[in-house]
Amino acid sequence: MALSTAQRVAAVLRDRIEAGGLPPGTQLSEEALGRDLGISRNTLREAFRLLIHESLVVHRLNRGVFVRVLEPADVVDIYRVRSALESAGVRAAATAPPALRAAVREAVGEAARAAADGDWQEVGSADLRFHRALAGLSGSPRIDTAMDRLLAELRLAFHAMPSPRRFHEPFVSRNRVLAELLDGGEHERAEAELTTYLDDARTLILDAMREVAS
Amino acid sequence: MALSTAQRVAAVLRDRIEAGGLPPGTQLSEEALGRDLGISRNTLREAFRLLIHESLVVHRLNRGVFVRVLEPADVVDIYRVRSALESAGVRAAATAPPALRAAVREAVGEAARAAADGDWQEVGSADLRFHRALAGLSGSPRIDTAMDRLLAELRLAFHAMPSPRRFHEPFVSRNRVLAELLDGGEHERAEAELTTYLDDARTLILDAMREVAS
DNA sequence: CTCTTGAGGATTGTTGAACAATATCTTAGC
DNA sequence: GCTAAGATATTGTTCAACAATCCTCAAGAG
Repeated sequence: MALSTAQRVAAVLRDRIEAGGLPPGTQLSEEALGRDLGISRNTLREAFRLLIHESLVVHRLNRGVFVRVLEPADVVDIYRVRSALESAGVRAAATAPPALRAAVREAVGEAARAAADGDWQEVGSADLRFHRALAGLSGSPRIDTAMDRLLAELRLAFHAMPSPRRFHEPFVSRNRVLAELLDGGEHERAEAELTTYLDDARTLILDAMREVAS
Repeated sequence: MALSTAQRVAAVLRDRIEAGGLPPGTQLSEEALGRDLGISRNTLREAFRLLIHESLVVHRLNRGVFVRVLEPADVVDIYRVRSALESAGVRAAATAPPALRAAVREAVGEAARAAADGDWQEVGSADLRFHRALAGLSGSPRIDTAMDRLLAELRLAFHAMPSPRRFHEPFVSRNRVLAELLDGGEHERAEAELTTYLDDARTLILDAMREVAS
C-alpha cells in the first residue's frame, strides 16, 4: 500500500471539489462522508487535515470542515502577495542562475504551443508555471512553497471563470513580452509591466466573481 | 475552552522551544510527552501537525518529530523572504492607512525606551515588532501571518547569539533612520537602506552561528 | 410580537487501544 | 572486525466509545 487510506480519501475529495461536485461552502459531515466512503471518522479527519493544509477546505472549531469559499477580499490579498513575491523574483533576475531564467522562457514557449493547439486548459497550466518560475528567480525554497500554495488557492476562483480562452489568451503574448524584457536586462520596465499585468488579471477575476454572485 | 486541546498543547511546546527548554535537535517522543502532558498520543500528534506547519519542528517518516535545527542556508533564505515582504511594505508605505504607519513609529519609540533602560531582551522584541510593522504596511493578512512565522523560525537562531546587546544596539538608531525616511516620503532611499540593513543583520547572525558551531 | 432562556439532539473533540510498518539495537556467525 | 538475522522499541494507521460543544426550537417573560 503506497498511499495511506487518508491520502486516497483526500484525493477523492480533492477531485470532487475541483470537479464542482462539492461546491464552496458545503459542509463535509464526518459521519455522512465516513459512511459514504466506508471509513472511520478518525481516518476521514486525517484526510481533512491534508486538505486543510492545501487550504482547499477550512476548519471551524466545533463546527466541522467546509469547502473553502474564496471571497473577493481573498483574491485581492492573494494578488498583493503574488505581486510582492514575483516582483522580488524580477529584481533578482539579473543575478539568478541560468537554469532558473531558462524555466521562465520555457513556460512562455509551452503556453504559446498550447494556445496554437487551442488547448486553453493547458495554456492556463503553463501560465501558472510561468508565474511560479518568475517567483522562483529568487532561488528561495520558502518563496517557492508559498507561491505553490497561493496558486492552489487561486484555482478555487477559476470555477467562476466562464471562458478560459477569453481569460488566458491575452496573457500569452504578455508573458512573452515580460520574458523578453527580462532577457534584455530591462528590469525596471519588467517590474512595471508585471504590476499592471497582475492588476489586470485580478480585475478580470473579480469581475467574473461578481457576475457569478449576482 | 476557546482553544482545542491540541492548540493549547502546541502553545506549551512552542513556549518550551523558544525558552530553550527543548533545544534544537531534541526528539519529541510521543509516548513520553503524552504521558508528561496528560494527553493521548492522537491529540499530541495533532499538536505536532500545528508546529510542523509553523516549521518549529520537523517530521521525519517513521522517526518522529524533532525540534528544528536552523542551518545557515535557512537563515539566508529567511532573510531573502523578509527582504521581499518588508520591501513590499516600504513600497506600499505611501498609500498605507495612518494606523499602520503609526505602528512603525511606535515600535521605534519602544525600542529606544527599552535601550535606555538597558533591557536588551525587550529591545529585541520591539525590533521584531518594528519589522512586522514594516511588512504590515502592505495591509495583507497573508503577509502578516507569513511574517509572523518567519520571525518565529528566526528566533530559533537567536539562541546562538552570545550578546543580545551587541546584536541589537546598532539597529535601534537604524530603525529610527528608516522610519524617518518613510515619514519624509523618501521611499527609494528607505528601500535601499532596508536592503543593506537586512544584509548586515544576516551577516551578524551567520557569524554567530559559525562561531557556536566551531 | 420580540427577546431571552434552556432543554434536547446532532455534530465534533478526545481518548485509549489494537495492530501494522519501520527503524534501531543486539547478537550470532563468518 | 564485519555482516546478517532476529529482537525490541517507536511511530503509523485505524477503530469504536465517551466527552464536550454548538445549534435548533419551543416555552415563557417583558
